[in-house]
Amino acid sequence: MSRILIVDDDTDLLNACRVGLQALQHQVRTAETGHDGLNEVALRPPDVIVLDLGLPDLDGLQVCRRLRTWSDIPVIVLSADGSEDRKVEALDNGADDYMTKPFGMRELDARVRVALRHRTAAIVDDHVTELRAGRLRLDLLHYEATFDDRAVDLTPKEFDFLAYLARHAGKICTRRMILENVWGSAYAKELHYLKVYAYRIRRKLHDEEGLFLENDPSVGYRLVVPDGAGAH
Amino acid sequence: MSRILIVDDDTDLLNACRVGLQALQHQVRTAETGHDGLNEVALRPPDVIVLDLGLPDLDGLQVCRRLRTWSDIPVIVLSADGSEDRKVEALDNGADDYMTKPFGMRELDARVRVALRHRTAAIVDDHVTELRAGRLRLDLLHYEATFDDRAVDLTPKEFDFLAYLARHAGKICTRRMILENVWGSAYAKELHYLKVYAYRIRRKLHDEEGLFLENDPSVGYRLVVPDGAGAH
DNA sequence: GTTACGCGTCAAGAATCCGTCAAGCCAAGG
DNA sequence: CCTTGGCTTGACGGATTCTTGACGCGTAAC
Repeated sequence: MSRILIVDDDTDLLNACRVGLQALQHQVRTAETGHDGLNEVALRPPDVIVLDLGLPDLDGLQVCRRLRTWSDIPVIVLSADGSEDRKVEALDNGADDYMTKPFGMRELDARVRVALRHRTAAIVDDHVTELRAGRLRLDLLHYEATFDDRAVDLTPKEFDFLAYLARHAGKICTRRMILENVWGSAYAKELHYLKVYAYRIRRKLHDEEGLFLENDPSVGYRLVVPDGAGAH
Repeated sequence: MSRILIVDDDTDLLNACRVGLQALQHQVRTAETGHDGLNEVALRPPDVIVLDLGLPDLDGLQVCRRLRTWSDIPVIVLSADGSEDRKVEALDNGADDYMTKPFGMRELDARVRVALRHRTAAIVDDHVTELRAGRLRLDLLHYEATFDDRAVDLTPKEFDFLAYLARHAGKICTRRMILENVWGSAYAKELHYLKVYAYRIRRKLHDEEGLFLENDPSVGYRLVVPDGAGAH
């Protein structure tokens, strides 16, 4: 038996999935919005997440990407859209599988089992929902940042940028690594973004001389932390 | 880039997949029967296997099951049969994914990437991040260099030049090898660069007489190390 | 002895990269 | 419909890095 979280706003489909999966001896929890889903994952980490792309509040892809910043729990995406673009997009944003509606309960169950199989091979649940790097603290779940215990108001992209650096605090993050992880693999050439966002982040952190967010010419950026005080 | 094995007896589809995946920078090998496929996996283990269910000799499911007795390499199954039973069967027999023909090359690539992600997630950064060659130490991750435990400030090209030599410490690197690897294959004739950069590097290392970075006239350069003390 | 060649040395112009700032654009929300 | 916030672009100066050309020196060939 395994714990499954279904995130879907379509009540009928959600109930059908719940009943179906429960009948197959799974322990099911549900959420109807992206935010609720993320909270639920943080609160009671399931073994597998079944995620509908069409949510009312957040785009399903965003849920996926955000989740991937702090969790490796397998995600099976559901969508009525069977187009190749949509599939590629979802899979590249961290989804582990993609099922086009309508689908059969036994197929869903089979794919859940595949996901579970992968999980056992994976490492322990990290579930780091908070990153610390020197004077910086990032709450990945609520997208809140503090610097020297002072709240800092960051836009989503600024936050993702910082979070990526913080996750590798002290280490150089190449320009491509940052762009592909924060903006997506299609943005690997948009070097200009890095300058602009590094600048804005530095200003918001009052890091006037680039002492904290350091640039390595032609290579990338890195967060400077006092000693080995890295993440986790 | 990753190594992919395609097992399929449909020559047209096989070629299409090969061309498509090669175009996406994968290294592709092929097999046309189940037995050949299994042999190929044993001989040259790929990173991902793409397996058509309709093979002439063995049932695709049997290939899967046999493979799973001794290997965990991800398998993506292809089939013209879109029925739920068939999918469940394949997934429960060890397949990691199931694609119904016809499908797009970009979706296949995306699912290959997912499979690779699962694999690489297990193997955490055990990459070589540090090179040592006698008195020189290069941190490839941080792009930092020390010589006799003294930090040396190198430009990107200088660093790449030195890193290439360090990777083959003690051995002669021909002028063309260096130019093609550090500057790119279009620069194979720019012999002048070598002089300029060797000069600058020597100055920064205080190796004025070229005792460490040694020149071999008309051939190339090499790093001089005490004995066979090579990399790592 | 002279010539040719390859290398080391040096400096200056060209190209690149970064930081900075502002304006345009687009979508969400009132 | 208008406002607002955030993302995307473009422009420019200054600093760094790369490229290119010039010259001298030693060695090996003639």
